[in-house]
Amino acid sequence: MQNLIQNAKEQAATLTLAAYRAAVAAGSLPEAELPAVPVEIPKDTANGDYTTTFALAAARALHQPPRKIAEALLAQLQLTGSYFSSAEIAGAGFLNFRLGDGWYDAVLAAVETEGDGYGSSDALRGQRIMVEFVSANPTGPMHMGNARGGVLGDTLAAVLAASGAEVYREFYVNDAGHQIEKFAQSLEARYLQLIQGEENVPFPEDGYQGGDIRDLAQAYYDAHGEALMSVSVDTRRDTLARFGLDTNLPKMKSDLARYKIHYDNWFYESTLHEDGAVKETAELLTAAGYTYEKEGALWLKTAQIMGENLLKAGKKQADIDKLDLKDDVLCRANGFYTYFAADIAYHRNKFATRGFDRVINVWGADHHGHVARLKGALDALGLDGSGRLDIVLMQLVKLLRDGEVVRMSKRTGKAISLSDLLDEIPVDAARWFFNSKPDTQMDFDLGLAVREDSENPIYYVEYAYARICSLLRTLEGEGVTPLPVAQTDLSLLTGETERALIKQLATYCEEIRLAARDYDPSHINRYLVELAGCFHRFYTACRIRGEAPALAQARLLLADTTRRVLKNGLTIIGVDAPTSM
RNA sequence: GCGCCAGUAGCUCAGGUGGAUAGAGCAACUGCCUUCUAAGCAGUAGGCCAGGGGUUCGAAUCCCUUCUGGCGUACCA
Repeated sequence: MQNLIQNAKEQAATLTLAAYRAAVAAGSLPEAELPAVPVEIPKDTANGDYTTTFALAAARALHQPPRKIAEALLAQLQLTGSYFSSAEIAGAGFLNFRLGDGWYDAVLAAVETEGDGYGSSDALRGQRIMVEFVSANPTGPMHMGNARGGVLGDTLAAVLAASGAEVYREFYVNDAGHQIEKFAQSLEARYLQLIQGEENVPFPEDGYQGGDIRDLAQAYYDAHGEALMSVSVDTRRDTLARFGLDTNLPKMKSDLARYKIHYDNWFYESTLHEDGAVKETAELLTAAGYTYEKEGALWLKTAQIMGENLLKAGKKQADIDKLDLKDDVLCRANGFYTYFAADIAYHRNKFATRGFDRVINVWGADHHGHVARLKGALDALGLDGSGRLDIVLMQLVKLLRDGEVVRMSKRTGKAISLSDLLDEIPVDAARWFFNSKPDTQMDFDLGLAVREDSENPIYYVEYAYARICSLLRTLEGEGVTPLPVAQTDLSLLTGETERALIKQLATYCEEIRLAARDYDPSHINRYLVELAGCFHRFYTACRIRGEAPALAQARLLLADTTRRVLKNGLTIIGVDAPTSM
């Protein structure tokens, strides 16, 4: 709950502002409209633990050189009772603060008090958020690209939950529409080929060519023989499609479970057609005046809606005209609703029917053209898609093996599936590597991920954890265990590596906050590497065994606290913390 | 053509919303284990932040423009 980084920043700002008021009262600075007080953490601790550029930013308004303003502020600065022990002026007019002992003690106390919950906050309390991710087509095995979206969605959900939101993970099953039709026809063709011979049954031109379709047809044939030869075409296709989905979906669930991903719900697109939600949604859009009929089809006035949104966002009409926005079909002349129509209905269900406050979808970058349309359609329904629907677009993954681009699995000759991937590399390596900034294209090197050496950053982090566990075991064997903060003399932890480590422990809360804010859980990975680094440096510089008891206890507590935070961080990204390596 | 995302060390990437001398890890080189795990630590070297203009006290970061790569621009999902 306590974010000591934020607390210190806010305090530095408050103190600076108070100093300014005091300076005005004393007549050393003029009264003026002022900018907010920016507080940052300098890269180099030689420049203090916290710094404000207030004097630089206010120079113009106050008509005085920054250094002179800083001097007037410093003269009025009251640090008594604050986290800070001293302040000084440096450079062009930076006002630098240095933390006192109390702050460091508070960090260790916060971790002790909050335990597993350390890093969590209530920033999003009361918000119901759905994260929909992967939602891979159920007509075939999940491919590699789903690996990135899986980690991203699952970890983002964890980060939002740690921020206090009520999070719901959902998988949208596209079990209706054109794709399924194609799936059914492909299965039917393979099934008939089994019975009548491959050369006697034509395969649909745009059918699914994959070997998994043959496998499914074979499996059905093995179980039920020629049962489908005596039924209608529709029944045959429906039966085969149902059989295919019933086979594929459990496999998808188990592959995802192996990847440590579990959903709260698998939502079937077909239910939206069956219960009339799609039709109803189209009717609502029509009633609101956002549709028209042309060439027998029902169209959504996407161009108009999106244009209005862009205008509202401050874009110029001339620029909008250049975009050449197009309308979209909701219902084809043949009476079938498009995927887009179903998707609008699905999102209406998320907001209006199930009452989520916010919905986040993790999509591949190839879907980005769909984002503004869907948001606009929801806006047209009065559901504020622009404000409440967030799409995380992730760039695609280029798979490499030792520097060479890999497109196909060597073993199966097909596109690399998620389970192929997990056969080749450990789950934790996959979860670690795929948790990277969503909007950069990513190279994933299979060779690197399996390497169990220092080239693999995951080991750097895990090693820090294992080292601490080993240390705790060794000392416990000698009768030394960490004592509560209240019984430990933390004032002994004044070394450079010790203080750097404590500061890094405090940063964890900040990283969760930023990960939730940016929808980028890879903040946690980078944080953990740094935390591990701080620990390794501390471990090298500071011994515990053989030191005076009070010092040993203080350092042991610091190590144990680090262990706890490493564990919390690894848990959030779904990576195991090994107690020995 | 238009739109979206990217371009930072040899490689993989940070750079918290405009701040002080641009940072890690790996790879290369040099040191450090009879003492809590050397999967570690310390150090050296490596950069026209894709190029060019602007905005201001101050730009890798904001604006314009060019170049390069990826993706999109369906009555597919």
